[in-house]
Amino acid sequence: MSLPHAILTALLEKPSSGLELTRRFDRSIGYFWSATHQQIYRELGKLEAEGYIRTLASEQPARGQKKSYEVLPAGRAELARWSAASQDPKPLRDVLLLRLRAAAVVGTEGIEADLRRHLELHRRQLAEYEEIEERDFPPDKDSPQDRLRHLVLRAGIDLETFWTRWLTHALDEFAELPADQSR
Amino acid sequence: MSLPHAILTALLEKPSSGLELTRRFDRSIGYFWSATHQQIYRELGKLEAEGYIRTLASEQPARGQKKSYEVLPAGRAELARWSAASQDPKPLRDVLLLRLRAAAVVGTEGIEADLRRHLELHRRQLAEYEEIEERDFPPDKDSPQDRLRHLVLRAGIDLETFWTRWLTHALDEFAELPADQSR
DNA sequence: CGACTCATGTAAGCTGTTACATGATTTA
DNA sequence: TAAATCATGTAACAGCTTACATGAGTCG
Repeated sequence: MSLPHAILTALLEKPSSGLELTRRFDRSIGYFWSATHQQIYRELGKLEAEGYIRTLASEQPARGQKKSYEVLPAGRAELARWSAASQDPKPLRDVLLLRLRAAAVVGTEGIEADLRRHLELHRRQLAEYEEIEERDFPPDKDSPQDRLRHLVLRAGIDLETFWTRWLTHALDEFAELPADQSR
Repeated sequence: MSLPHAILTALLEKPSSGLELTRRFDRSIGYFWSATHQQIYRELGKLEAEGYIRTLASEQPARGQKKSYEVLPAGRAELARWSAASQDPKPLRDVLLLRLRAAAVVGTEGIEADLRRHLELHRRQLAEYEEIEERDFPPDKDSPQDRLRHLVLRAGIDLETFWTRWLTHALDEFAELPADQSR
């Protein structure tokens, strides 16, 4: 039940159309909550039906016509409620770790190359986050809102740092492993 | 498409019934791939239909009767194939980060208590992992299989360490924030 | 025999993914 | 005017979650 609230947040930051939201999800918010345009359109319809958002004044209700939404007071209230409400952290769910566990049983052949590929991907993501940090959060220029957003970005940076370190360590371990231990 | 492979891995480690699998998912494998008993039963049915597993000799096909499964060669082959096949990492998806982003817009009131609660939960999980490490992975007693499993556990430990550190940092930031910045 | 636990399962609903459809606007 | 792109959607399906159903064995 988080996608509607992700959309409300994005719309509060700036009223947008469905496609604009999709683009913004590909950039900032999507870094920790991704969504496709189909999800977004479906959710926009629901949010409007529930009275949390409405289309902006200049309404053209035709298909293929741009339609922008803004958040209504009820939507803002719902977002505030949700943001403050206690929620349990979701248990970890990671395919790569599962694959390593499987490799411990059926053999490690072939998995090392993908570890390298993941390492490269995480390095790239880390570099991207660090660019954003440099661009958007110069030292000593922080409003309270900036500090919160910086905090969120920090989580992203630290997570990517963790993955690059762990993958490097994993590849070191593989180098020491006996050549073929696929049973 | 990872749950069937998680089950194959668990069954290779030890043939089990549905409920035994559920218990083991609550413990070891579930630490990075959780599943409910409904998911597991459904998947066991599919895996059997596909010829990847079969019920053990002592078959009692009645409802309410225990039914244990073992992996067939085709199942092992499929697991090896899947484990080696390249897969992209999934983008990060974290509700707490999303809530902080929302809080940057609608105000931080109420969220701090939940940050504290999360910190406590992650500390507990970290302690649990460290106990397992001490118990199952004594220094210098490692088969190649143990090294892989240890590597996976290490990821869990490092991730929990990241969260405890980041949450501590976040709470520090909150302490410095102006009292009520709801808007 | 009543309550509880073990064990397997069904059903409904929601979220996310993939593929496709359709109208409007721009551009070569 | 044909093709490409912008923009909004529909449909079908797979996976996960939650609630409930049912039978078998165990214990007081």
